[in-house]
Amino acid sequence: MQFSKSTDYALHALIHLAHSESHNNIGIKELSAMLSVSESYLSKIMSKLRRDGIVRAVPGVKGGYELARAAGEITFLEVIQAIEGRQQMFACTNLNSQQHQLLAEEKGIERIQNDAGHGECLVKKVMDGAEQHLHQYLREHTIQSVLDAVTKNSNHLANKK
Amino acid sequence: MQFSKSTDYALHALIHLAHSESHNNIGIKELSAMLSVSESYLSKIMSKLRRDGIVRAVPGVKGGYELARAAGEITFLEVIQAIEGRQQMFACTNLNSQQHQLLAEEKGIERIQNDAGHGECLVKKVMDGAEQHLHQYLREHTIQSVLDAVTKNSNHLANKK
DNA sequence: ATATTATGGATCTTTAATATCCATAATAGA
DNA sequence: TCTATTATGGATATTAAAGATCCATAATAT
Repeated sequence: MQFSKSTDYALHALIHLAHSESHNNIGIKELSAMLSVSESYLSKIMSKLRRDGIVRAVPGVKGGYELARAAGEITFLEVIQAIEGRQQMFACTNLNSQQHQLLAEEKGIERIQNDAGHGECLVKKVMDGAEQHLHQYLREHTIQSVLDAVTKNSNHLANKK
Repeated sequence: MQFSKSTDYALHALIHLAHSESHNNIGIKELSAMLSVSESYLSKIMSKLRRDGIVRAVPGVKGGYELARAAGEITFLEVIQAIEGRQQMFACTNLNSQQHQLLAEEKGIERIQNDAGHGECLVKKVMDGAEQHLHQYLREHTIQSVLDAVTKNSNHLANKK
């Protein structure tokens, strides 16, 4: 239950791109040096971000990467999903919920069935709820909000002096 | 970024124990049959739950498992942490936050440092916040709340008829 | 044309999850 | 006390996913 290193690299790479918005494209060399990760590995990560429309990539001399949208429009959720995929966090192995079926039958009542004709798993329901909460939080934070926090923190420190 | 099957088994096993509270101890045979998982594998999972004080185990004839506390006092968070461990979901590889250091220095200000003398990573700060939200949700859901939901759902269906 | 840069395929390594087996210890009941 | 039963922990094997590298190809600026 951990986010992969790739997600970490992706987020940091995007922050670098966002911060260098004024300049031209940023090549994989500069990015990989900044993050201390190999070019080949990071380029796989950047490809995923590109496929999901988070960055644009230009090959050739003077090529490189840039954000496909404003940093304020790129949420943590999008980035994480681009890298980690979109499978649900919780897959109930007890798919047709035999257990709940039994519990309910003991009470002499049939169980609710979903469209596929399977009984829903109530454990999964809780876990799906947790996932939705997590997603909501991650939708509310963008690459831009990290940049803003850097400035805020720095000013805060400066004021104290 | 997925919960393991073990967590799924653990949650379902606990629901079974909670539901059979009146009876005696439940052996690994009954549990593994109910969940369609091998005895040897499930016993490893039960051992983890025992080490964390979620179930009690008694060896020998008529032995088995029972909840160590009321089902309403066993949260999803505890169960998940017993199985998956307590590492943080997000480990920033950019530990001393060179990137943020650079961003801040450009603004001519020193960065905030934590107790270890490292600059904090603001990406990690967002991710840690996400984790706290998730934990809060998981703390609010217990084994008992799933049992209650079964009854509620069933009644709901019965009323419709 | 040439040098540069991203892409996708193939492949290897490492790590974590899944899974099984066995010897040992604890317990109930005869 | 002896026996059958049940949980535990160690060792180990298997599988799947993450992490990482290499190379041939395509696109681009000069």
